[in-house]
Amino acid sequence: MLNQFSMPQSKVDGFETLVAVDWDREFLNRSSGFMRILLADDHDMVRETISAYLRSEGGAEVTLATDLPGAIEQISGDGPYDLVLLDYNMPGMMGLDGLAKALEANGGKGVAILSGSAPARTAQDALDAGAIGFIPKTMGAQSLLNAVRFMSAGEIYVPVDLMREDAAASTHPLAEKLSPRELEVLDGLCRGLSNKEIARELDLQEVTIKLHVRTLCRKLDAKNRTQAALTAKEAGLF
Amino acid sequence: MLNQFSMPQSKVDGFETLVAVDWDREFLNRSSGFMRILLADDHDMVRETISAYLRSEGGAEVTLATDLPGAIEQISGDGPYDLVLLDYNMPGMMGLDGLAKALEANGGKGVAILSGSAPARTAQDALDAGAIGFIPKTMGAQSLLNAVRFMSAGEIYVPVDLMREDAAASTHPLAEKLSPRELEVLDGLCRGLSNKEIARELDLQEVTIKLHVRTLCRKLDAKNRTQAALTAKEAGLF
DNA sequence: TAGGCTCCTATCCTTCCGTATAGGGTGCAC
DNA sequence: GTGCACCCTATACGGAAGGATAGGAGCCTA
Repeated sequence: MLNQFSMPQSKVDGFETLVAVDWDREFLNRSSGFMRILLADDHDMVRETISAYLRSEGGAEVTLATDLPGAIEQISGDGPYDLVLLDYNMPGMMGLDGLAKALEANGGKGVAILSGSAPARTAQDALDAGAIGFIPKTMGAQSLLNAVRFMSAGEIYVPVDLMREDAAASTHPLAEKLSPRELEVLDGLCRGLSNKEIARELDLQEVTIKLHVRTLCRKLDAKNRTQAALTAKEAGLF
Repeated sequence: MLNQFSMPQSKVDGFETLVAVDWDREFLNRSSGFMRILLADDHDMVRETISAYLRSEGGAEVTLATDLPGAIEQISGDGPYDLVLLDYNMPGMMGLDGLAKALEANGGKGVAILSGSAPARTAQDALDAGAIGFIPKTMGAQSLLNAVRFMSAGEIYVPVDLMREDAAASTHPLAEKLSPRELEVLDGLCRGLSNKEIARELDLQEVTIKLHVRTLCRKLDAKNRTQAALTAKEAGLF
């Protein structure tokens, strides 16, 4: 939380990069050809095109894996990498459990999370779990390259957009309509909790939860709690 | 359904391509530099790296869009494209409604769906709605390039893996445990239907649905229908 | 032929969900 | 102040969900 690097300089594709004006040129070319990166993603298309980009544009040495076990195997075999990029939704990941395993294999450092649906909260959890960065796929390719070089140098990277608390609300048009309390209840719904369990968790009465669930269903245009949870999930709110 | 092209030749990255032995070389280089492609995806990283790949490796002329309205605007402005690639999960898509709009804008042809989580059923629906192809992101980059050239030539492309009915069951370890009937019920759950609605749809009694829901919850390790639906969704079953 | 498996149906019962109605409590804006 | 929005609580009721138990029909295999 305290040692997060964040020096917004330029707006690229909606994401401010961390590269400061004075040292970007030198920094961007410093370790060309020496970066050893492991990229793990189960989507072949994404994995291959991103690695091709990192290789051609960034001169990085990229090793590939299709799932977490494969990534762990690579790390164990080819020694620690400068940077390990793990897709958040990938066989074997099981949330952030996979991050812990990869961290252990790579000597406790240099593992970042790559995520398609960028829930602001997960970024925080990933960093707390020891990740060196969090990269949403909504970030531009050039910004990715900058971030990869940044993280390969041992610095912690997070898009500043995700650090602002209101980011979740501003990025998701759906969330703007919901009150803070409703978002808390919706979180419970997305974990499949019952009204009673949500009430306990938020220290409220069950009836109050029912009320919020009803307004949530109206706002999300859902017929019941299940549809509401699915809608929220698909929108990437959680 | 009848004019789907499928000539499996080589296994590449788990997906058999459609390129036949005799004519692949000629075919792959035929229209280099003339393919006008529109790629629409809300993930900047994915969009930029894929387009870079199609440009450098395929010599294609790639235009980009970040959402469906942007894609429609591009099509309306720059005339019909040889091929329009639409991400299935993208602002404005709303399932396959976006496909219809893009088809209309592009003169009713040359629009394909790009999907991260590849539900076999959606591929069929997309083709029925007039799509010229369905590309899962689990497909390799080279296979994508082949498919893009294939579709640019006006041919319908679908990975043969998705055409086999048992593909869904074989690809998902979760689905192996479930009976056909349970899968039907699970589909209803994932659409937020009530037991009664599922019963009507499958022409069964409501109690029977309850039974299946209970066994589903056990097999999916879920506490209730909502968790079961979320689990199935996350596993990419639907 | 018997046993095992899956699927379907049935009855009974308890709990939870969803909705409606009726309040009281903040805090903010005009 | 008077609204207005949001939040919390309360009571009550019909319906849905979830669980237990029992039984019948079909199919495959030993």
